[in-house]
Amino acid sequence: MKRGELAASSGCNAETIRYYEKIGLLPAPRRAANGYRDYDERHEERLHFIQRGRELGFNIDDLKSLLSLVDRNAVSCHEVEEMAKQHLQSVRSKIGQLRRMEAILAETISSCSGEDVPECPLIESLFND
Amino acid sequence: MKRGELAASSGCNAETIRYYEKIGLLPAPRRAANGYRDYDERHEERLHFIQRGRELGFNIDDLKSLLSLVDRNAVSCHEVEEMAKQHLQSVRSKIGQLRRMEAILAETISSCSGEDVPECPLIESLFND
DNA sequence: ATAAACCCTGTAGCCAATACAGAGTCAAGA
DNA sequence: TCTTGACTCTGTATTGGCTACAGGGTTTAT
Repeated sequence: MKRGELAASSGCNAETIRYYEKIGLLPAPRRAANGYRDYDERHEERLHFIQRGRELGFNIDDLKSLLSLVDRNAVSCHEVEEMAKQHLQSVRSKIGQLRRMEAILAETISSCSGEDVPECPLIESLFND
Repeated sequence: MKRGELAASSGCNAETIRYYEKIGLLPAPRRAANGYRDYDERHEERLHFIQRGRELGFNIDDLKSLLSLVDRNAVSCHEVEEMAKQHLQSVRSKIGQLRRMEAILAETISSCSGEDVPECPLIESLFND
């Protein structure tokens, strides 16, 4: 399986696949006679793991840790749970931040006259406080 | 007012102030005889505006637009409202994404045994689907 | 007088990709 | 057979929003 084929089947950008290899997240595949990368299903699975993890907001280092547990065949549910809990906490704190932003924006917008006047409550609110 | 003083009074990192000047967000202040930057209250206000805007998640280009409206003394409430609405929409979509992440993480964690077993539902769920 | 704490400039690094330049390779059609 | 286009290879640059550092000059406090 060539890089472009893996990209197409996974939906991952072809350059990103090369990047994951460079940073040691996806193992380097064997090369065909012409020098082209030749991937197998194990790469496909692993890339899928990475993509799912990224979608859930795990960063590259998190995923390296998780994958090294998998590779060492030493997945301890407890260890993984701990990482996931910490990550969940940071996701929740981001949600909290965004909700505060949302409230302020929504409130400020609702106080807009919607007309072409130069007194704008949003601008004011950014200058004041 | 020297750069370090502005940094202290605003809570902004001193290097960041220099960066905002470099990218044209904060106007270059006049220089004292020794070459040191010399800020006044207008810089202080403007930096405050920038900080509030960044806290609300506006990006640098948004803030440049908003500040250019202010500078041209041509703030039209309507224009600003439009930008804010678009931004609010993107904030809400980020919240939606994070809430989906939160739900999946929470659910997966709750299915953890919490023990030192090698079957980890989180790892499984990243591999499968 | 001297040491610490500031200020100046330019530059490099961070994350997680993405894009591009310049070269090689391969498959299909004229 | 020749050529065209689509792929692949490598290395490097760019993005956004900073932050940090090196190597110098200046000011302030002791």
